[in-house]
Amino acid sequence: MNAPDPSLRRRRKEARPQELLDAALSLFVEKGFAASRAEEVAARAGVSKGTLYLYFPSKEELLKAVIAHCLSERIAEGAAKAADFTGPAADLLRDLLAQWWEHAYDSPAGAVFKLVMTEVRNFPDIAEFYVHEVIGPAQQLLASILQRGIDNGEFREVDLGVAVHSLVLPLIMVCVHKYSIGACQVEGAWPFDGRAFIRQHIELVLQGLLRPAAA
Amino acid sequence: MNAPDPSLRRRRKEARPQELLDAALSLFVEKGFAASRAEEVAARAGVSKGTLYLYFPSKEELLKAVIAHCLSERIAEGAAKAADFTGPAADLLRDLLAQWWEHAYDSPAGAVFKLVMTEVRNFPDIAEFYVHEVIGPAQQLLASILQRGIDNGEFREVDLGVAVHSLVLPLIMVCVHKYSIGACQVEGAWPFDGRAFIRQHIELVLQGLLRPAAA
Amino acid sequence: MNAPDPSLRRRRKEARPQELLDAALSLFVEKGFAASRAEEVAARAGVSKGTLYLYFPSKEELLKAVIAHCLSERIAEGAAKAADFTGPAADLLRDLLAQWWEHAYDSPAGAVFKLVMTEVRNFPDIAEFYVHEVIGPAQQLLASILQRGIDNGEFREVDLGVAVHSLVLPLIMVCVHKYSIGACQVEGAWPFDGRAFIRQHIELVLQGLLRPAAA
Amino acid sequence: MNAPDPSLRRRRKEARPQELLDAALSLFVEKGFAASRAEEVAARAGVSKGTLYLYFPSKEELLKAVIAHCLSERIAEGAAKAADFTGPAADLLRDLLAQWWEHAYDSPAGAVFKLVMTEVRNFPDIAEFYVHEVIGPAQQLLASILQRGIDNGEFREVDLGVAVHSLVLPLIMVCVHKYSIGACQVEGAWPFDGRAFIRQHIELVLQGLLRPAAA
DNA sequence: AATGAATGAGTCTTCATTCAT
DNA sequence: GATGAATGAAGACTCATTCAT
Repeated sequence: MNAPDPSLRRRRKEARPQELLDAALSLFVEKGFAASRAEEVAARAGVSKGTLYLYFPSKEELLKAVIAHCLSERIAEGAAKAADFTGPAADLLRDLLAQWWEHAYDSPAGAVFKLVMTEVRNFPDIAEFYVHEVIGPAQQLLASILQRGIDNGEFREVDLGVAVHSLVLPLIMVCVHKYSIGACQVEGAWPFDGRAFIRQHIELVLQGLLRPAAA
Repeated sequence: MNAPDPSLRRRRKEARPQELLDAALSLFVEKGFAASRAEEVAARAGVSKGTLYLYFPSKEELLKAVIAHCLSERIAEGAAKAADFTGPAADLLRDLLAQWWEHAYDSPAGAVFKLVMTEVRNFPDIAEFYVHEVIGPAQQLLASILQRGIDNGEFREVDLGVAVHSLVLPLIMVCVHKYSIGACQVEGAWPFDGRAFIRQHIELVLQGLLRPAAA
Repeated sequence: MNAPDPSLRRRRKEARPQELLDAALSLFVEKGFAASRAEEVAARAGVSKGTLYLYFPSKEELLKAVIAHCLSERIAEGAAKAADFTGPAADLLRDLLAQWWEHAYDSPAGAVFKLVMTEVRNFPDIAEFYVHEVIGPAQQLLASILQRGIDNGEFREVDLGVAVHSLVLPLIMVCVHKYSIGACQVEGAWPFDGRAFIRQHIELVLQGLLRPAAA
Repeated sequence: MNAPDPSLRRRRKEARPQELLDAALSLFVEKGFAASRAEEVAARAGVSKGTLYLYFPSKEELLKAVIAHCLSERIAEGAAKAADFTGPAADLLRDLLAQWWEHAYDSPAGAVFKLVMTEVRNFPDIAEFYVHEVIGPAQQLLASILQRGIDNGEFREVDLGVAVHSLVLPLIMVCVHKYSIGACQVEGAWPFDGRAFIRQHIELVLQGLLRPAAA
């Protein structure tokens, strides 16, 4: 109603896509994709229904964008950090995983895991993207660190596939948990400290990986 | 269309609720609750849309019944087994968890975890039921076994809450995983052996729990 | 479950159609035809859904039967009484109307008026039947009595059509009223004595019909 | 499809609720509430199914709005007219009733009476509203006029409750009749002039009310 | 660019009617 | 004859998407 400030308008316009992605992520994670209304996503981003469709051609494309956007970014960061590291494999593994997952746990990125978990079966595109762009690179990265540790005698000769899953699945689970039962305020539920769990879990698996002699 | 079988009608009638629950579980887990059509549940159970409503008053009640039915049954079984056991806490923990979760992983019961994970936020009733009837009893059971092990010197003095979560969250995750990304046939994905993971994970955590002196 | 008494069974069987008609009338008048469920009619008559269809081919035919049955009977009775009467037209009119309508008001027959009023527009058959079998004969009867009174100097030379409607519409209204707003228990509503109204109304109209000289 | 008219959109939007109410009234009166399809109401108002739900949250709320809207308006008008009048009670009664009911008979408002008659039993809200907002005020108004006439010697000392019903029930009946049997085109039915009946009925009752001495 | 009124395909749910027992 | 399980057509209501403003 008031005279719009042209620079503010421009600034908001450029921020729109990200605001919509954020709104969509939080809503989709809360209610599930199918149960979320496009209008509510728009409302949460502070725009009208019609505006949403100026930026994304359909609700489904919005979902894909949410996932692709959030995960691609974070995976690239992780890989970069790992590339720079020199030192014991155990330290790299501990630092990399702890930093990456504690950050993920606290940021919206963690929510994406629940979203993927929930929606992959309905959208083959998402499965494809997730496996090739997220799981694949992450597994390659972790496997190569493990291999390095095995080669230099730090780690026992474990099955890489199993070890990678043992490391990562529980970490994903904490994120998923945070946005499902963890988000329900039910009286009598045990308190749960996700960040502590992340550190402990990594330590636990490292214990299992390290050669007994090394202790 | 086929030759009618006397008493078939009666027998089918009694089996209907379970057939519908099975059909609903598999469909809900596949597509999510909101994206599943009532008619498709009915079709999967081999009956018509109307018949579904003869046995469940609404799609939502069907969802609740699916969860309540499946989990209540399995929790009771687990608790019964634990009550009969005498011997080292470590053995009880290993046997109980391995048996229960390997069975859960192979049976439809495991799918319920994905369903709960996905739908709790939309249905407060489910959160309530799940926390009080499933999580609560299970945590009590595991905590009591851990306490027994700590008291008799088998285990280190760990935080019960953290230890229980460290044990269980990854096991839940394997079940959830089986029905989400694990169910997507994507080329190039690493193979994953859920049952092996379950055994390994339990062993891993036990290692972390046992007193070094005991080794 | 107990051994059925064959004679009781026969007796009930013969009474079935009437029991169903009674049940249907009361339910249709209460809820309207469209909002009444066939199963509830059956339940009110103490039989199962299937049995209803042994006696009436469809819900619509049941409606027609309810109306035809109830009104045909009562109209015939009224006409018979009138035929036997000799004496002043005013006395005939007063006695005939008072008796017929007080009885109608107290018996289920009165309810049929509400039913007809409510449903004629949806069922041309009913309109046809009602006009020819009920309205027509009733109007003929009343008109002939009025004419007799005019001819012998008792009544003023009124328009027969208007007079007949002035007599009858309010009487129908009392019956309709009894089963609509009159049946709602609302606090603060004025009490209303239908039978007193019937007598008063007849008297009122007779006053208007009688020649002033006759007073 | 036609050439778009600027501001037509806005104008239509503001007119929508009334257009829908009109369409609903006519359809509900024709077929009954339960037998009327929401889509048909919309079609009659020249909009699509979805648009109906933009303005009214449910079919039932639409029904209530139809009744409340139409009757509230007309009752207020009647009360206002009465308040301004000075002169003999008989004249006020005659003028007020004749004007109000002739207008009601000719306008859609008359149809509301049939609707109320038909649907009150299914919707307690409607009974409540109708008794307190329509019947109550109308009865108060008429009773006060009658009382004035009794006090100043114009009228006989009649029972106010009975007299009010004698006046009004037949007038309601004409309206109801117009939209039930009166609306059926059946050959051989007597013609009926509702407006003539209204005037005559009022005259008839006034005759009964006036003190003989006053004649 | 942004809005939000309008649309109509899609779903849940009801209920008249059938028919095997 | 009587029953009630099963059916599926029909109708209320939702919501992704469009488009005139």
